[in-house]
This record gives sequence, C-alpha cells and structure tokens, in this order.
Amino acid sequence: MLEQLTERQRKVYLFIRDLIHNRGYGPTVREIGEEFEIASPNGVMCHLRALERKGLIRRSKREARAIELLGDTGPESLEGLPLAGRVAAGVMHEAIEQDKRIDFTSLFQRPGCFVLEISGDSMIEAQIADGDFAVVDPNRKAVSGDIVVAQTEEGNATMKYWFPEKDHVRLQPANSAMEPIYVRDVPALGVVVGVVRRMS
Amino acid sequence: MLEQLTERQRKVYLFIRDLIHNRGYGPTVREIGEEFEIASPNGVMCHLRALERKGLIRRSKREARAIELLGDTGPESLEGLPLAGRVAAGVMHEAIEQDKRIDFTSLFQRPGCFVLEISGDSMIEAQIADGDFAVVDPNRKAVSGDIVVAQTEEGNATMKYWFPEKDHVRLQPANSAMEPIYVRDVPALGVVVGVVRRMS
DNA sequence: TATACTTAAGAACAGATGTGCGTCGTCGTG
DNA sequence: CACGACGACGCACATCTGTTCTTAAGTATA
Repeated sequence: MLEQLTERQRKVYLFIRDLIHNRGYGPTVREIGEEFEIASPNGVMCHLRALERKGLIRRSKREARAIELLGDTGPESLEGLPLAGRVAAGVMHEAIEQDKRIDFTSLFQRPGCFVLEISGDSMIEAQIADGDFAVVDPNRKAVSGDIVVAQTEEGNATMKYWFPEKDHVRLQPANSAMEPIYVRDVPALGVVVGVVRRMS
Repeated sequence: MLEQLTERQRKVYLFIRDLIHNRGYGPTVREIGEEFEIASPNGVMCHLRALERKGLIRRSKREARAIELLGDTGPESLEGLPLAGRVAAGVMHEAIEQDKRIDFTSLFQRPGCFVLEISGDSMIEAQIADGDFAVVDPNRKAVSGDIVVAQTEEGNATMKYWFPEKDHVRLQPANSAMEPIYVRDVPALGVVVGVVRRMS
C-alpha cells in the first residue's frame, strides 16, 4: 500500500493518518505545509492529489479537513497484550522478552461466537471451573470428544463432552462423580472453542 | 456519559461520533444544522457548547471540523463478544439472550500486564492446563494463596501457589504428585490474574 | 410567578481554507 | 539534449466556517 509512494508522499500520508487517529480530526492543507515546511498551499495540494490518485485517501471538494483514509481499519497497533514466553508449571523456560502480542478478543472473533458463564463443577476435570467464561462457536460441527453446549430433552442447556454413539448422543460430564446424559436428535448449540478465567 | 445530556444533545453527539467513526472526519457547524434542520449556525453552536461544557467533546477555536471526542477509544461498539448468559455445568439456566458484551482484551488491560504460555501440568488442579495462556500482572502484590510466577533460587521461573511462611515462602504446585519448593527473599514476578485457553 | 436553561432565528464579520494559475529547479530516462 | 515526473513558491480568489450579538419561544424548577 505504501510501496508505490515516494518518500515524501509517504511521510505526508503518515502525518495525516497519525492526526486522524490520535487527535481525532485531520489536518488542513496549510497545517500539512507547516509540518513539512512547505510554504505554499499548492505544494501540499500536489501531494494530496498524488495520494488521492494512488488510492490512499479520498477528499471532498472544497471542504476543510475532509480527508478520508481508505483501506485503514483504525489504530489497532495497540491491541493485545505482550506474549512474554513460556513458563513451565514445573520449571521455567526463557526469560521474559519477545515482542509477540496476543489479542484475546480477536483470538475468538469468529462470526456468531458468544460467551457463556459457567456455573457448577461438572466440567472440572476438563479444567473448566465455576465462574469461567466459555467461548462458544455455534457455526461449528461438533466431532466426538468436543466440549459442546447442548440441549437436553427437558429443554435445558448444558455443557458436556460430546460422544455420538449408535442411535443417540452421550453427553459426558468431566466429573467422575456425575453420570452421563443420553439424548437423541439434539444438535449441539455450539462447540466450546475457548475458556477465559478472571482471577483477582 | 450520555445520561447528563438532553435528548437533542445526545442525538447531536451521536451524529458527530458516527461521522468521525464512519466517514473519518467530523461535521462542520452548518453540516450539523443541516442534519437537524437548524437554520442558524448559532443554534448548533449552542449544542456544541453544551457538549463541550459537559465534557464529551473538545474543540479548537476557529478551526474547521476541529471536534475531538473525549473518552472515546474508537469504534469499540463492535469489540468483544456477546455475553449470552450462564450455563450450568450441571443444568442450564437462562435462554440465550442479553445484550451485554464482554471484551477479553480490555478485561485484562492493566498497565504492565503480559501473557505467558503454560507448559506442564503442575497447576492442573487449579484448572490451569498445558498450553493455556496466563495473564500476569507484575504490579500487584501477591497475597497468600495467589497463583504467582516466581523465580527459584536457581534462577528459574515457575508458576505456583504463593504461601509466605515464617522466614521463607512455600511455592506449592497444584498437583498432588508434586512437592512444594521453598525460597527466601524472592519476590513474585507477578500475580496470575487470568487464564485463557484456546481449544480447536 | 420568577428564574434559569434549552433551543433556535437572523444577520454580519473575520479569518480559515481549498483551489487554480503561472513559474521554477532537480532528477532520471530515452 | 528534450521530456516528463516530482516538489515547491507566490499570489489571488471565492467560499467555507466559526463566532458573536440580539431576540425570542418553550419548558422545567423553585
């Protein structure tokens, strides 16, 4: 996107984008000129025309600051948390560094996904505890062994392991003190694709 | 934030915000007037003054479209996932609805926080499994019973329960097959404030 | 009933702003 | 060398835009 620009044009573009993102509104022609020490408004116009021609911005005629950024989804560089490495639950590995980042929201952002809060301990042996949040993907076909949210024949929903067998489905809790439920013709409401726990 | 506004002011504010987010630049005074059929620029000025006084926007004097939204981190209305209710790991509760949303990223966005990937099973009885991501807050003082990331005397880091005792600290694994470690004068590198698991 | 606030009209003004014209220098290409 | 691009100056103009002043109706509050 920026490759086809000259160095000068690139800097102008970045200046405009920075202002729009961080100040909330774009610069005027003369404001750009001031930043780059271009004394004539027309000198700036020249760059704006180039940026518009190359498809990076769109402008409305004769309107102040009417610069639209094209193909720009926003200041997303700050999203996420730094992923600092691996820690052994036995022994440590690397030191804390790396500049990878992980964004939990986009990690689970598939269309249709929703979140359920877990209540109860029936999935405790699958490391899903009371109070956890489960991310459920309803558009995903359950395969044997998945953890799903399913509806029982009484109309209740429940979270269980999903084991299709002969002519029914075994909904197996991850708790050896509990018994499985057997259902027929009950599609899974969704497959659990993530678990989030907040402690504090 | 919007409660203290009159109906009219709220609509004006939403119009401005919508333009900034979706068009990329805000409206002029007369543009707002046109939208709301206010013939006089001063009718609009009145609303802008109210919005500024109530702390929703900031304006630069005598500059076109120079409207800054305050307390607005961007078009975040789409962020997060719908929080659809509670599901009993035994029995279900409510139906799937509600329009609350939960944003995992901002849930853990405290300054300094970072993420570690768990390796090993020493915290398995605390429902923290191999491959999970742990969110660690280094700016938080550990209290007895917290799960922390700490450094052993060999210089390794490890995730354990934190139990201060007499003249040392007991780092207790959540795995009955493992033995605690005892350390002295070792501050916790951080307290585990969240766990995120991705399954799929 | 008096007071304050919100909303708005209308007119007028100063300054900000986009735009177009002509000119100029530099650089790389053919 | 000529040519076209990029980058920029200076000037002028029309209009856009924010602002202020005065007036006033409607509504809520005390």
